[in-house]
Amino acid sequence: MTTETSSAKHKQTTRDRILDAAERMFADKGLDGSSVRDITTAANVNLAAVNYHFGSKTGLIEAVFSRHLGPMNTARLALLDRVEEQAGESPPPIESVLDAFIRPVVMHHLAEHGANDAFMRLMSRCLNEPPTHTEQVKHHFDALMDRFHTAFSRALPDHSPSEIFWGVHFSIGIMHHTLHVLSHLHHLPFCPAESADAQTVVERVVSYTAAGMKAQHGSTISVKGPCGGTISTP
Amino acid sequence: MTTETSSAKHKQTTRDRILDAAERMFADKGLDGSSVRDITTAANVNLAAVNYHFGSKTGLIEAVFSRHLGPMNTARLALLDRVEEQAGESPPPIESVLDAFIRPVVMHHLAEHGANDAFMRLMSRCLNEPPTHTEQVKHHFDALMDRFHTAFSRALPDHSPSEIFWGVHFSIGIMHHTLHVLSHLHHLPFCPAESADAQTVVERVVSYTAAGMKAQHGSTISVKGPCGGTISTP
DNA sequence: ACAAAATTAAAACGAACGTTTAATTCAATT
DNA sequence: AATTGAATTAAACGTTCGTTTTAATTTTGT
Repeated sequence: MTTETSSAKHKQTTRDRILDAAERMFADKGLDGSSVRDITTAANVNLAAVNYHFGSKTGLIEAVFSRHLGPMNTARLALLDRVEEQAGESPPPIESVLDAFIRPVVMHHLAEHGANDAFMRLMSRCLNEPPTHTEQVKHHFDALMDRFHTAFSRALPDHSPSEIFWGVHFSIGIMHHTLHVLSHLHHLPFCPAESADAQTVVERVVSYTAAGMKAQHGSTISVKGPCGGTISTP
Repeated sequence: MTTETSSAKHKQTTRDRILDAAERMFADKGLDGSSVRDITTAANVNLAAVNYHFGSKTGLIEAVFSRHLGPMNTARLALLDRVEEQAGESPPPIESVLDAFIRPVVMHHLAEHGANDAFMRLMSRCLNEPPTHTEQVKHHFDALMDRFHTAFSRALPDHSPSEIFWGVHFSIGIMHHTLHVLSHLHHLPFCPAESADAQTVVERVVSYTAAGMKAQHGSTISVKGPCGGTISTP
């Protein structure tokens, strides 16, 4: 097996050079926008090397995603484990669940001296790519979402399924968009200089999402039944 | 001028049939993933018609976006006008500003008997597409964001620029992801049956984002990270 | 009605795409 | 040193791409 992470040895194998170049190019130009020729040229590698090492362009895409997604999601589950262990019998506070859900993702963004930036830009694009290339990647999230969904439900026991469902998705939307913003920070209008610190950003996201999820229940929305009528607009 | 909305007359012009087909196909397979041949075939139109009516594929993309973006953003600004008028001298409540920011977008999603669904899926993809095709579209948002940014700042006068910046972006992230969720509702896990009503969804988003933005300021971010925590209230 | 302009149609262009093939080089083991 | 399997190379394959060209057709103005 020649599975060696690119930072372990000084000499990068052809496989790793392809992965690094593809990751960067996918993030910049999209999956369909990056040709195998561009990738192999940027990696200083022969054109046929992609099909030799990964079988096809689709196989390369799979490999690019899996290289980061596995470690990142196990980190999130491990953090959730610790949080639930600390809470004992009672459900952990929603802030801690959200922190376990979000922090490893944002942190991975700035890890490795910013070398993961390309993959994170790719990640925030993952949801919106044509399903052709990304369906094989979705299985990485199945077990993760199972665990976290029950954790969210336990942390907010009075919330309805619909409130949990939307609250979780709102948090996912914030998280993804935050990665996008972090990658384009210096090109965005109204951006204060001090907005990039990772710790602060994570805490902003957690406090924002926690407040949002709590407000989902018991606020001015007075529709009780599942198929309740519409509400008059303010 | 042959600029006629597709629903006005029974006979659709070639131009409109191309726009409709392109919109659907762009949403399904992405910008680069949709070939001019596929689009013209789906529209029952000759291949060369795209270059004749729109100059190039890029011109077609521009036209697809502009057809919806103009009306949608003027609706948002009009709603903000009304809200600020009602508030008189004092700044309007944050809930109303967020409502003006979000409601027209979510509503546009389900308008026209769901015919706008394709464009909305395309919209939620717009941010993540390669800049090649979308940079010409961004100008639609410049004036809009200017107006709303000051509205947000006025509604939350004690918030720092950074808190406003992130709060606004969190709300944008929620809005975009909500469109995505609404388009894939029936394929998502943990989705209760009653989660699709537009009015309820808008109110969920508004109450969630309002609570989140309020919590951005003054709430004790008590985590003392290892990164030396100059946190909150500059 | 008829000429002029606008639109549609069919065919072809060159370029770029993912992939395959066959020959060659490299690294390790006997 | 010889051998063998893996890794790399260069060239070509067939396909599809966006665009252009030329001709036929429809629509429009007078």
